[in-house]
Parts: sequence; C-alpha cells; structure tokens
Amino acid sequence: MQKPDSDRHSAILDAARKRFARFGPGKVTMDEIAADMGCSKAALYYYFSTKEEIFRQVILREQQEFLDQLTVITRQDHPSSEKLREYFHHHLLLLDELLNLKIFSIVPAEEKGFPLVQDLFRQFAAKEAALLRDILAEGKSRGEFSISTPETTATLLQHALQGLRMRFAKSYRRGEINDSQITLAADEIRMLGEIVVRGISR
Amino acid sequence: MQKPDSDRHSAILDAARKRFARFGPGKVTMDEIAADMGCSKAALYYYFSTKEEIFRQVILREQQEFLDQLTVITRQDHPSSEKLREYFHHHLLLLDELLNLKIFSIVPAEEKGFPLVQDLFRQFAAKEAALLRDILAEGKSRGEFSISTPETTATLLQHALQGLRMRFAKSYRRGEINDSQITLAADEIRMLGEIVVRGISR
DNA sequence: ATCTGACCATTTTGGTAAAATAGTCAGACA
DNA sequence: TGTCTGACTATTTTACCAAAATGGTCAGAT
Repeated sequence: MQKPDSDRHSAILDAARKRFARFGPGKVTMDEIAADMGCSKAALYYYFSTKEEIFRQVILREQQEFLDQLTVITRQDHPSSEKLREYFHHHLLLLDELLNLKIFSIVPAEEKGFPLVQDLFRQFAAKEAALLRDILAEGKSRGEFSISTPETTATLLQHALQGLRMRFAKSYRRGEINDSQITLAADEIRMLGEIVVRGISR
Repeated sequence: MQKPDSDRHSAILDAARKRFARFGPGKVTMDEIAADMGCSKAALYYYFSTKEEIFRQVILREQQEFLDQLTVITRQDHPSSEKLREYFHHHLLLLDELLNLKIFSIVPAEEKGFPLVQDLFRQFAAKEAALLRDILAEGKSRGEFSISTPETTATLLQHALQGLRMRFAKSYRRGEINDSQITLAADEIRMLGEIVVRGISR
C-alpha cells in the first residue's frame, strides 16, 4: 500500500479512546496506549506525530459521529417543528453514548485540554449551531416558525441546551449515572423542546 | 451593648467582600482583612469563628439582596407573563452587579469553595427555583399558563438560564467584560423569555 | 465588650534531585 | 517500501523536605 495502514490507524484511535475516556488525556501515556496495542511506543509515532494529535483525532471522530446522526434529522422530510424536537432528543441520547464527548464537552473550562482541542470544540459548537440554524431557517421560510433571525435563535437554544447538559454532567461526575437520572434529563430536554416549538411556531 | 457591635460586624464583611471578589476566598488571608480594617487578626475572631464563616456570610448577604429584588417582582400586581419576563431580566442585571455572586455562582465546579459554601449555593438555587415556581403556579391557576407541573418547569427554566449565564461567565473570565457583551447577553435572555412566555401561554 | 501580641499547629510554598514521559533516530525485518 | 523496534535525549512531572505563611487560640490589656 501507498498509504499508512488505515485499519491500524483506527485501531490505535480505538485503544486511545478507551484510555482517554477513562483517565483523561493528561493521565494517559504513550507507553500505555502502545501496551494496549501490543507494540512499541515508537510505532505510534509512525501513525501520529504527537500525543495531542491522537487525542484530537479521537475527539474528532466522536464529534463527527454525533454530527452525522444529527444531520440525518435535518435531511428528513418532516415538519420543521418535528425536526426541532428530534434534534433536542438526539442531543441528549447521543451525549449519553459518546463517552469522550460526554466528558470533554462538559468538563469545567479547559482543564487538561490541549489548546488545539479547544479549537476543535469551538468548531464543533459552530457546526452544531449551524444545523440548528438550518432547521430554524427552513421553518421560517416555510412559514412554520415566527422568528426574526434563525442565527441568533440557534445560538440562544444552544446555550440553553448547554445548561441542561450541565445538570446532566454534574450527576455524572458524582457517579450518579443511573438510568433514572438519564430519564429525568431526557424529560427535561423534551419539555424544553415542546415549549420552544410552541414558543416559535406561528 | 449586650450584642456584638453590628456595624463593626458588617464593616468586616464589607472589607472581606472586596478582597474575596478580587482574589477569591483561597487567596485572601485573615491578616489582610485585618489590615484593611486597621485592626489585628485576632479581633476578627471576636466577630467570626472562622474564615469560612466570614466567606459564608459574605455570600449569604449577596444572595439575600438578589433574592429580595427578585421577590419584589413576584409581589407586584402584573400578569404572570410580565412577571416572568421581569424575572428573566433581573436575573441578568443583578448578576452583572453582584460581584461575588457573579464570580462564584458560575466559577467552574467548586474550585476553592468551602463545602459549607456549596450548601449555601444549593439552598440559593432552591429558593430561586421556588420564586420561579410561584410565578408559574400563579400563572397556571389564573389560567394564563398551560403547564403540567410548575415545579418541573421551574427547574427546567433554571437550568436553561444557567446555560445562558455560562456564556456570560466565559467572556467575563476572559476579561471581555465590555458593555456590548452584556447587551448581547441581555438580548439573548430576553429572547428566551419571549419564547418561553409564548410557549407556555394558553 | 472589644481588642492585642505572642504563640502553636497545620498548610502552603520553594527548591531540588529522581523518576516518568514525549518525542527522535538509526537501523531491523518483511 | 512500509512497518516497527530498542536505545537514546530533552523536557516535564513527581517526591521530598525545610522554610515561610497562615488559620486559629489564649491570657491578659483597656
């Protein structure tokens, strides 16, 4: 092959992801990742230039999966109000599944985060907001929604959702990760969705 | 007098508040507060049993002022929807003014916070939610609002507001505290208020 | 009733040597 | 040529300890 082995590349990301999700980027060593892979540390540098780059790509993959699922929603042939509801819904469900995202999109400030990764999250937030904005803009042009600027409204909703996430993250950090907590958070998010849909519908 | 000098007591809180607001509770020494007061450190212990107790009372006073103003709103003879709007509005304005609150209700996780103070914030959040709930319950009983449980809705709105605060807090921590940022945050909060009022109105 | 200086116990800080870690490289092997 | 290794270096993190700073006490002054 001309290109570096793509399977190997992604296997390293898998191994790293597990470690990162469990201990955070600061507490994972290259030697540990190598041990999980059953190879030497130097081998990792054949595929990735730095540890930060590994972490970046781990996060990137998680985010991409998240965005992909969200994008599917916007493509469907449903009323905008329905799309908005689904957007809210998936927002939580995915957050519950994607380990790394759950930890790092929420963790206080930047903690042990590399600066490069901060950029990543900024871009992610922007893409997320763009999806929301598209739903809102579509709803507006269809005459379903009554809003002045989809852009601003999208940002607003994103911040509000962020607040609900916080609550979820808090009980997570305390180990209270049981199902009833998730159900509670889901209910809250759904209720916000209902209020918002009603609040902006014509 | 039989009782400890109340003016002195509150003067100490004033001095401490300034220091705390500027450096945070962890970086303020009893000697510094005493120096500001022009007295010895030991004198402070005549009025307060511990440093934590001073900090607690500083926070308590700030929170009380905040709650008092908020309470005025609920007492007024306005439509519930109007009260809700005002509640949202004051929420930000006061946050902008009360230095300590602004810093500590927002600061990442608990940082240097004493455990005792954490309780304080929990209680504060509960009182805040109670005010919101009262507005919502009143609106419901008047037939203005269409909501199932004021309790749940109040919690939900509180979390959403928390999210908007975060955004405000972030630019604050970066020193970008200019007026345009505040205006932006105020606009966002007002818009959320409008959507919510519309979303729950009958 | 209010406050002080001297005092103690504990925590925080500064500095340094040892250990751990990220990243490099010349070369092995298929 | 593509993949990997062990040995190596430079830098960061940890471990430790003594010195300084700090929270809190107390007997007594005013």
